[in-house]
Amino acid sequence: MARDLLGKLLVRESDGQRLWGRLIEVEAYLGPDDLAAHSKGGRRTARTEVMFGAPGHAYVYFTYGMHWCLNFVTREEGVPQAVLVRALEPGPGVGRCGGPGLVTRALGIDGALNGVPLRPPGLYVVDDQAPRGRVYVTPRIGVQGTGRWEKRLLRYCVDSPYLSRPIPKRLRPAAGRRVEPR
DNA sequence: ACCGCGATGCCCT
DNA sequence: GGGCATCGCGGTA
Repeated sequence: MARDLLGKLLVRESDGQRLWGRLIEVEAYLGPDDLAAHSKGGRRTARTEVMFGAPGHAYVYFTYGMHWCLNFVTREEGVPQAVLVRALEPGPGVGRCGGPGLVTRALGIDGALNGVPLRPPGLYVVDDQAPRGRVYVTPRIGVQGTGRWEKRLLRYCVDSPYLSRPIPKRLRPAAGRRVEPR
């Protein structure tokens, strides 16, 4: 799911204005097994509740006292997995989107959108069939620890100047980690 | 390239 | 009370 989202457009409509950006960097969180996921161990709390619900909904959480982060709930009811939106190539008039907190700020996304269905109007994804190019996979950003889950390659991105962090140099050449053309 | 720090508030033990 | 799926800035190499 994370891989397939790359290259698609994330659209936010509010107050008669339409803001959008192209998805270029996302991460998969595979709870309940994933020790880095909020839903690790099947933790079902007020915060994680949305992830246990139907797919195609927004999971929006607040972190570090000032940032909202947007996720897409990806799995059937009862399976708390999601894809975190980490960076967009901004559309016209859209501010910097190089990081999950910047994405939500630029598109006007906050906790009021937690649990909303990802469909027009409001917040949705469209596929404009644009070529996507090479996909790189790396460990997830900001995930602490050295265990199996912390090291897993669950961050998916395309090479772009708008990433939250550049692709590691050793991955840049064509000889880099295997990637999948569309 | 890395490392530290402050801002700032919720989440969970 | 400690940690956090962050960001921007400044410091040391």
